[in-house]
Amino acid sequence: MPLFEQLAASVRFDAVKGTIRPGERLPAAREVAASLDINVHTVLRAYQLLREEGLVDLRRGRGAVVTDHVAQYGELGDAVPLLVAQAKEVGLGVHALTAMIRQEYGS
Amino acid sequence: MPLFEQLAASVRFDAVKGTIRPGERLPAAREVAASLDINVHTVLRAYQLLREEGLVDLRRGRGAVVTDHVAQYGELGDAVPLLVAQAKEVGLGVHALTAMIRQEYGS
DNA sequence: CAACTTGTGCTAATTAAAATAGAACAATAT
DNA sequence: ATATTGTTCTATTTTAATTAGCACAAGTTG
Repeated sequence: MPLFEQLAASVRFDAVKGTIRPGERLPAAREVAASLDINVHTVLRAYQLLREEGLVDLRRGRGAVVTDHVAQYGELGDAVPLLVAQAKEVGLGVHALTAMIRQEYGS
Repeated sequence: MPLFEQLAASVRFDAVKGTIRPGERLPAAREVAASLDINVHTVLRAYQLLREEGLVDLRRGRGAVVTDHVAQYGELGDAVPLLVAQAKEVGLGVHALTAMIRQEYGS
């Protein structure tokens, strides 16, 4: 799993858990990059990914602000862990499940 | 999505649909490679992925034989499309959802 | 037994994506 | 004004995927 996707996933995870709320600001890209010792562009790429999904609003000088869209992520807060639990029970691997979902999405 | 993952995903999709059954044999790697005009190693890599998941039994001379494990895949035949439908409703993108699942798996 | 099929293992070359690096710039905030 | 923060650009390095070809081992088939 690419680094920039991991970063985005981490933010989504917080969104589902309700840790981050609309209006809240994510730490500046340069800040995140410094603390994790990775490149700024990698962080920005993750942020731009989240913007494309409508999860954050990205502006110069202000940073990455969480949108109202987060609430919708919370609605999946139950369904996702449920499916994952079911998959684990069956012994289905992570990317076996994710691949199935990608397949379902396309059809 | 990598080619070898697409191949594996396609087989899993058939497994969930019930198109392939235990004991059945997947077409030989060289055969698949020729018909899709891709490299044999790519197909083999997909097959080995499926073996790690316990979906197929891989042996020289015989080929890739589907195991009894397939039945368990069928149990997810309902849950997966359900979650995907819900995600689509909310406007959640494909890899936003898959990333969330990966995150859930890890925790 | 012999011939054929099929996955396994190996090395190597090519291609594509990701990550890093550094700089200049534009919009926003303070 | 000054500092902050995302945007854009080019370039390089690193990593993963794909292709390629070959020899080999374990099965199947006649």
